[in-house]
Amino acid sequence: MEVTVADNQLIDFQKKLEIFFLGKEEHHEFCPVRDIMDRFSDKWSFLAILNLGYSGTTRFNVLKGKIEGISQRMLTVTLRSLERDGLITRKIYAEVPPRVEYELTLLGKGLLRQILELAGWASDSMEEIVKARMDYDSKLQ
Amino acid sequence: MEVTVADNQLIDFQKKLEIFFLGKEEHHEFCPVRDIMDRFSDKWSFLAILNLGYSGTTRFNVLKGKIEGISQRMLTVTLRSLERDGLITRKIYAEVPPRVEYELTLLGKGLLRQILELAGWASDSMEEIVKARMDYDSKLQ
DNA sequence: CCGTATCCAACAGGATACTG
DNA sequence: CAGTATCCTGTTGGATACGG
Repeated sequence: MEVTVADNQLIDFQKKLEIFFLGKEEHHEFCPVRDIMDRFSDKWSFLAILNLGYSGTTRFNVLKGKIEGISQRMLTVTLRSLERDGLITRKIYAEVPPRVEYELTLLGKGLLRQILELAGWASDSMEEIVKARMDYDSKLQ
Repeated sequence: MEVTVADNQLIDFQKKLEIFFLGKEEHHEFCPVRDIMDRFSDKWSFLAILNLGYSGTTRFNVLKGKIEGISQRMLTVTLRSLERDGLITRKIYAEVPPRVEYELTLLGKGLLRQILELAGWASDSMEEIVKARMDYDSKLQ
């Protein structure tokens, strides 16, 4: 028997799950987690945060260059939404041509931390997931 | 000066960020993280995983009852997609009426772990985010 | 340079009805 | 019970053009 670590982890899971699901009962009409998780249900937010974390203070067009495939419109929309949630700051310099710099707040860095964990897991699990997909698809002939 | 913990955390961040962004260069045409993160860009996947984590082996309609607001169609679609990625298993019992049970795989439990972290952060940060939103909205008069 | 405005296509996902 | 099939709507987000 050497499942102790895994067992401990499962117990830890169960505790957190219970905290989460029991807490849900109290403020049952408004689920904070669901609301916040919707932040991820868009295509670009987490990529913007990752890049801001990596590059630090960054200008609009630089960021646009780093996030492959994003349109100007969607970068604006995404950044506004992150700013509204207090995850990033937006500083405008009164120059010509104008310069605007974005930066993660402390709150944003907290989220960055979570995203990095998730990204790490994704990276580690990628191979297994791709294999599972191929297995699944092949069984449908 | 007592920023040591925060500093260490930032260094840790930077390391993980570098691993992530440098790794990206190598297999630059296919970003695993972006692919996996798309798993979250739907409305229901993470809720299904949370509930399966909480309830363990669960039948289709029980799960449907627990995930508030999900339609029969979307639960089917979501579960199929999770099954395809090897995150859950689907067991069919040849009974009348039929019984189908879903359960997290080991891989799925790994993802559950990440989701719980994220959900915990969301729960902890909710208040601050709501406040930031109100501030932002009020400043637009 | 950093946006906004407008238009439009694609797709996620809800409602409903039907089956093994 | 646990789906599938069909239809239909709202939203996301891309392309383009223009403005401060």
